[in-house]
Amino acid sequence: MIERRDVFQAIADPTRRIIISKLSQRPLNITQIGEDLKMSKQAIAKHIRILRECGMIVMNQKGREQVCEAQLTQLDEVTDWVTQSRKLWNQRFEKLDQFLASTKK
Amino acid sequence: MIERRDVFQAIADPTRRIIISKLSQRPLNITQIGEDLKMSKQAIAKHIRILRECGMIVMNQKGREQVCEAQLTQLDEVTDWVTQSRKLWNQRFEKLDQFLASTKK
DNA sequence: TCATTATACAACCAAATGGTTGTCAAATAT
DNA sequence: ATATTTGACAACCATTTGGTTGTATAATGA
Repeated sequence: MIERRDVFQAIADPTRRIIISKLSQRPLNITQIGEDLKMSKQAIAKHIRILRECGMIVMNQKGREQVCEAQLTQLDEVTDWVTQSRKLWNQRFEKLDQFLASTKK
Repeated sequence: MIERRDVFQAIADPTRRIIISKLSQRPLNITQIGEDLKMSKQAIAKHIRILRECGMIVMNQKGREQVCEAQLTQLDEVTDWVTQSRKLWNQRFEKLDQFLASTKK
């Protein structure tokens, strides 16, 4: 197995999706992120590291705090892939409809 | 760890994304799906099983063949989450712009 | 009829994942 | 000055993941 560090893998974990949702509203430090997550701060820090490695968050040192800020432009990669797949899939049905319509004539 | 079987996890694996892309164009059996994938047919079958368990593909027995067909409505869940997160994230900057504009006056 | 094809099922494996605890250092608050 | 908070780093762990091979069976083609 190869350690994958891409956007698709980043958003695969539900905890990471919660973290991204929180940070999409305002920057937070690691303690704040972990506040209502039933998990050790170390576990949170690990998720943060993964998200940082994927370029989905950036860090700003502020005294002893690490302030995390979302960087969500990368999510376009996901939207693009999903949109493209759904488009092709829908086209299959459109073509089928056209065929049915033409044979009815 | 809990075995997750959701759309986000389904599309996290690059091989599964290739499979979904192929099937978004036309239904294929397991052998056809594996054709240009450098992997055993058994490995492909495992990915198929995961995608089926997530409800992203449906199977039709046709003699000895298992014809796989994409079922991509579920991908809306991904689009919805991404859109919502990006929306909130963009609003942060809009608010900042407004603030800067108001202080300039 | 007999070889081939399509796939299911099971066992196995190394690596990745998602968590834990413990220790340590630096910044901050009392 | 000292206690507390923040978070880094490392070791450890069980489970999951993504692959492998080997065997068996049913459908199909020659």
